[in-house]
Amino acid sequence: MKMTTKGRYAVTAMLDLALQYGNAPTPLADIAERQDLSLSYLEQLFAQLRRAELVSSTRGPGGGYTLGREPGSIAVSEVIKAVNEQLPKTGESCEPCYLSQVWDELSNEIERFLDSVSLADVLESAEVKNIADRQRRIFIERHEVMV
Amino acid sequence: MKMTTKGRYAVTAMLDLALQYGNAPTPLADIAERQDLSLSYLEQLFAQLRRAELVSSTRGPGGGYTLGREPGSIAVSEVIKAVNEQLPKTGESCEPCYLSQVWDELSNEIERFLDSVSLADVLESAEVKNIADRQRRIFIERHEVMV
DNA sequence: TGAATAATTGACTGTTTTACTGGGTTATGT
DNA sequence: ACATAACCCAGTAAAACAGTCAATTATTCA
Repeated sequence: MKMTTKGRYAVTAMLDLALQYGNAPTPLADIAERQDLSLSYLEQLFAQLRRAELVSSTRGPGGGYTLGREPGSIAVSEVIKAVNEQLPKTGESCEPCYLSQVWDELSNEIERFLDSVSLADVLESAEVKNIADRQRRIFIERHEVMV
Repeated sequence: MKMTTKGRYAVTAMLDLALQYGNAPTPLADIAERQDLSLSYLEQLFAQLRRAELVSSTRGPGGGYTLGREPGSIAVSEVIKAVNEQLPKTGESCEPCYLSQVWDELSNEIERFLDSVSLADVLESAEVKNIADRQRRIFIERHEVMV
């Protein structure tokens, strides 16, 4: 799980949409102003979010974007992964050495955490801490079993 | 907490050092070969790790780097923060809007998690996987003999 | 003392990603 | 018809990433 400012932009934009959930579509221009981002950059991000079907769009006056699903069923990890996704690459199958895999395990742990946090959860921020605590407890338990 | 490939390099290099803990200092050239990283890039990373006092160095033949503290008392988050640290910047006091703060809360939660995981923890928790990998390697080797 | 080792420093390069600008085109509601 | 807004490019400046190269300093060992 890569955590970058790009991901932060995407998540905050999606949180903004989540706050409008149930209302009329939100034009990107509104989000751009509220979250202080450039419109064209948002367009790029939302192209990726749309491809991942995390948002749906309607054109024309009164149009804009709405969440593809309810805020409670969209995981933060989905949003981050959607905007970090990149083209096929020059697929060089690097044979990762052992310690890289160890890192991956840790990274996966974070991903699992973000899998379990929805946009709705984040907005009820008290709940975020709750889930995190549970997750940490699980990690520690697993660890203790092995030792 | 920013999760980047740079951080991954730093953590894997530190895990490599952790495996050598108690032995003689490890020259960067060794780590470079084992973890398949460029020596000069490692030098840059270790300059930052040294500034953060996460490693200590001895020069000359037989010299190299050792962990600044025992593996059990170095948090993964410290390593990541050390290499992501950057110069004073053009201190533009951005007034963050509400949803950015909400993201920060989430990010802090991840940081807290990585605060609670030491290098020793990571190596231990990987032990099960290690055994599985060795098992698989033996299996593959047996096969290769037959092919 | 001299040679080899290895950290340390700094300047410099190429590539990729980030974040943004600006132009256009389509679709659609009034 | 017209304004709105998604869509779709192409380009671009700045940063980060990953690495090279060269020179210097400290240390050990022979």
